Amino acid sequence: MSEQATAIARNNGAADFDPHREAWIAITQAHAAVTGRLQEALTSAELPPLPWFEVLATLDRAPEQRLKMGELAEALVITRGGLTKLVDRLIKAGLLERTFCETDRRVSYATLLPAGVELLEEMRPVVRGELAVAFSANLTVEQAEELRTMLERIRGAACGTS
Amino acid sequence: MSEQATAIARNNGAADFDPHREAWIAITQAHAAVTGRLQEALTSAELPPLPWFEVLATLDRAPEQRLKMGELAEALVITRGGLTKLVDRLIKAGLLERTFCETDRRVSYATLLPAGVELLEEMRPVVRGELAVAFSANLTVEQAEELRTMLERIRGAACGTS
DNA sequence: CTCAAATAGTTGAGCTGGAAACAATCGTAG
DNA sequence: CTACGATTGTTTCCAGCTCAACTATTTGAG
Repeated sequence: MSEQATAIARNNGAADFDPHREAWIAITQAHAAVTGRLQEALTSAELPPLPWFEVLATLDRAPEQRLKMGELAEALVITRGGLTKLVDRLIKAGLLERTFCETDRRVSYATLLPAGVELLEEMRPVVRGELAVAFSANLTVEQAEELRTMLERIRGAACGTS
Repeated sequence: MSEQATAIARNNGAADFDPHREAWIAITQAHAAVTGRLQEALTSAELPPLPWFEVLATLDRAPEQRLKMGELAEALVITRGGLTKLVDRLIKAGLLERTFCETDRRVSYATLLPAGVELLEEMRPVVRGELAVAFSANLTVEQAEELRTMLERIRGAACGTS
C-alpha cells in the first residue's frame, strides 16, 4: 500500500527525475507518517494531542520552565496568533500559567505548572516509544545524527535566505 | 533567530539527550521551514497554495493524468474526506474534472484538464527554485539521495507496524 | 520631551483538514 | 439469488491554524 503510494507520488523511473522534489516528498511523507502515528498512540492512550506535548516538552527544557510567547511560537514553528490560543487551552486545563515580565510589560511568559510536568511525564513514554519504533527500526544512531544534521542544514537554508 | 529556536527546542547540552526526539524535531522544523518558504513564494507570485500544486504534480505524473480518489489521498497523505473537498476546489477552478469507472461504480477519478497542466507549468519553476535553494545550498546530490532513503525507511517503519 | 515606528501579544474572521456517520456499490458465503 | 460485510467516496460537524487588524508598550529620532 504505502510502497505504492510512494511510487505514485514520484512515478518511479519517469523521464523527469528531480532529486530535490524526491527528497521533499520524502520529508513530507515521513513527517506525516510519524505525526499520524504519534497522534494515534496518544489518543488511544486517552492523552491530549501532540501539540500539547510539544508545548510541555519545550517548556520543560527551557530555563525556569518558562518561555516568552514569541520564543515558544518560533520553537514550535507556528504563528504567534496560533500559539496564544494553544496556550489558552493548556492554561484552561491547568497545565500552564501566564506570567509577566517586570522590565518589559509587553512580554508574557508561558510558564509550566506542576500539573503540566506531571502530564508530560505521562505522555513522554508514549511518544518515546513511538519514535523508537519509527527510528531505531532501520536506522543506526549515527544515521539518525546525520539525518538531523542534514535536516538542520535544510532548515537553515530555508529560513536564512528570505 | 532560527539557530536560537533550535537551541530552545532541544536545549543543547541538556542531561537527557534523546537522539530520536532530536531527529524528530529536525524533521518537523525542516518540513515547516520549507513548506513556509514554498507557500510564501507561491502567494507572492500570486499563485494558488501548495496543496494545489501537489495535486496537479501528482496527477501529472500518473498514467493518463488521472488517479482514483483513494490513491491520490494516500499519495498526498491526507484523508479521503479532506481530498474530496480539495478536489472540489480544483474542479471549481476548472483545473480538474471528475470521471468515473465503468467496471466499478464506486470509484471516481480526479482527472487533470489542460488548464491544470497549464497552471502546473506556471507553478513548477517557482517550486523548483525554492527547493533548489533549500536543498542544493548545503547538500550534495548523494546526500539528498541518502536523506531520502533514510526518510523512506522511517516512513516505512511508521506505516508498517500499526 | 514628544511622537512616529517598531515590537509583543491578543483577538476575530475565515479557511482547511480530520473524524465519524452516511450512501452507494461490490463481492462472496451460503 | 440473497444478504451481509468490505470498500469507495461524500458529507457534516468541529477543532485548530493563519492572516490581518488591533492594543499596549517600548524605542529612537529630532
